[in-house]
Amino acid sequence: MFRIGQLANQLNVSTDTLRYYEQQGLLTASERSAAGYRLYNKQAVDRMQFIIRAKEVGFNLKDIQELLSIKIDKQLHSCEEVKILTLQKRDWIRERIAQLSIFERSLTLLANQCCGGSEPADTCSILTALEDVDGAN
Amino acid sequence: MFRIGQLANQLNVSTDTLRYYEQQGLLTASERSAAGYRLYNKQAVDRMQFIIRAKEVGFNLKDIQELLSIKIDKQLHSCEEVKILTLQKRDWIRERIAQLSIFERSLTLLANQCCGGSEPADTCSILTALEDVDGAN
DNA sequence: ATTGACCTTGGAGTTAAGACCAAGGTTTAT
DNA sequence: ATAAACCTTGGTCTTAACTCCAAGGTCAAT
Repeated sequence: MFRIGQLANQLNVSTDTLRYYEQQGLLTASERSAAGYRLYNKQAVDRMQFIIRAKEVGFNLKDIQELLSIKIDKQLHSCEEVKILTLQKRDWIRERIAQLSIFERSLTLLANQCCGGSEPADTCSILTALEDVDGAN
Repeated sequence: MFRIGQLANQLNVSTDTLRYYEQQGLLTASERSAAGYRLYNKQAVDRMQFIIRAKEVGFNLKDIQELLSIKIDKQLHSCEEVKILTLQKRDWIRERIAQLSIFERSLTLLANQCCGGSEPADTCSILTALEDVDGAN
């Protein structure tokens, strides 16, 4: 049995994070000591590790809630559900990447046009490009 | 001269956004009517358009503040400054893309391993992969 | 003169995922 | 027995970029 600080240390998260996850219904202490201290057993550690790994691959806490509820009652859920969740998340991430790539390209173009010299920015091509109403990309 | 609603309509933003930008020091109404209504002239419209375009290429409001302050006193600033800002932003975006790409790859791998069938998720490979302590990527 | 559309300010709420803080109780080691 | 380290709850604060609301003033048209 671990107290909250020990678990936090072990998993490299803060105690605040653990309490926050409890509040969000992600991870409840398996027990409380006489004094009211949270006590975590091995199962809780595993669960927290699951949460951490899911976060690492890009799931947010809401997604993880869903994954956990499936995980708890595996028989009642299908592989399909899990895969759909995973693919949805991946697609969302792909969209974000696409959007950011557009930004990246625009900024690269702007930077390439700019001399970057130490002269006054009077006619700086970046500034004028941003001014131009007709988007000449 | 436009009132706030007219400008908002014209540029497809909300009046709240315009007031917010004013509060953030990005765009002040060029004048106020007798009744205290904000009035915007052509210059203000241009400035707002600059802001919108800068947002579109990925700058945040803080970046835009900087760009605007350079833009206003072009003589006092160099092309270099503008270019540095642009490149910094681009690099930041590249980092974000790299991070998201890792997520994307992880999720794709997970999804590929999963049969996605309608059978119970008892041994769902995604779930077990997230459980495994040794990250076998 | 009254309706409706517009404007004002100030303030609160939103999302995500915690961080931080205060006042107090508990354990452990010396 | 007392200090240090730990724990509790409940609360506020953070960032970004707005959105929404309330109470009230203004303007144009009927």
